[in-house]
Amino acid sequence: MNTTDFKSAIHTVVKGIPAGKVMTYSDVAATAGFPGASRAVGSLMRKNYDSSIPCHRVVKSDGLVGQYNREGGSCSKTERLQAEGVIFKDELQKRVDLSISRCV
DNA sequence: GTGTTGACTTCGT
DNA sequence: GACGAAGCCAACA
Repeated sequence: MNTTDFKSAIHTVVKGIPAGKVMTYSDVAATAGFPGASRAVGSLMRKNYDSSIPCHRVVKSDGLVGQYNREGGSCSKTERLQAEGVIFKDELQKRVDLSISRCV
């Protein structure tokens, strides 16, 4: 397998997520052509996240924002999503309403 | 080249 | 509904 192809695919999918929308790790992996590689997506983001890649728009399948290895951590990630218009269903604003804010 | 780890997912108990 | 184990793929030691 060509690792560059995997990274490029993931990058392309994540960059394709519009503001106010989110995608799950599973969705990103599947859309990139690697269904089940949800962990690989997270690992790739963690080590090789790019400024052009809105990794904060990638959340877990439950809607939880998950982790964020950038400034502010998951807190900043959540706030940024709200600023973009993402709807949060949880009172603590830790869970995204996938039925509304999920990228289609 | 092999083994372990990691921002996860999903099934089974 | 909650907990545990297995599996996906790539990067690092």
